[in-house]
Amino acid sequence: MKPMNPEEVDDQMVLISQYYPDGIYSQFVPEQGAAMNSKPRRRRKKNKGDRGGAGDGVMRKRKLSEEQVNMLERSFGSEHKLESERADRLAAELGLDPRQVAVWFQNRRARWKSKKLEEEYSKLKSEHETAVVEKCRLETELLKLKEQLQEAEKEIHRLSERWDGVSSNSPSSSFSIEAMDPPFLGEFGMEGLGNVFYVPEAEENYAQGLEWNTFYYM
DNA sequence: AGTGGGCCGAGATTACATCA
DNA sequence: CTGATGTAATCTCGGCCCAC
Repeated sequence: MKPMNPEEVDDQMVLISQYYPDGIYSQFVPEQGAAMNSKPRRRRKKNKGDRGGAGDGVMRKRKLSEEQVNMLERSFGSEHKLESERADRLAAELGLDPRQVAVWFQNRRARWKSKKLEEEYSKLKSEHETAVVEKCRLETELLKLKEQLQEAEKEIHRLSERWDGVSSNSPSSSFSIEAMDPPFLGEFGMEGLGNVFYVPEAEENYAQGLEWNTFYYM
């Protein structure tokens, strides 16, 4: 923001003093006529074509100067809340009405909150997008693992049939599960599955009890 | 305990300024 | 000139505190 030249300052003399009692704004050019002793909290009237102190001759100010805003910003930076003592002190330093300072802080808090909400929204949005990408990745991985699991299941079936065949033909056969090659479970890293899925305790039911896997398919 | 009044802050809105 | 945007000021409402 560039510094205002005198003409700009003049141009910004609008519509405040009429809402406050006389003599509040030491920096204002005194008004001529129209004593304004009424309470400030009244809906402002439209004053089109009445800017810059023309018309009724009332000099009004609206925009705060850069210096005033800077000081208010510094004060806001150190504390968002404004106790009345601080408002009075600031107002005296800035040549403003304490109510003006209070209003500025109110509006500033509103802007701050809205900005904060916007930032939080962006952050959540980006986190959501990251989570969606991760979900896709996990779903793909899950599909792959399911395929591997199905392969393992088929292999187990094959081996159990082979085992049944061998044991019925020759009960004293030296065939052992350890002799099977390759070790099919280890290949899929399934040693720890018992911690994740329910694995039936009874060894003899294991080959026939493979349905437990189907619980996993939803 | 209930009530009325004053004060304060948040949120919504209005009026005006400024700029593209 | 006009629409969009920013900001000072106002309005409304609810919560809190205090005196009665």
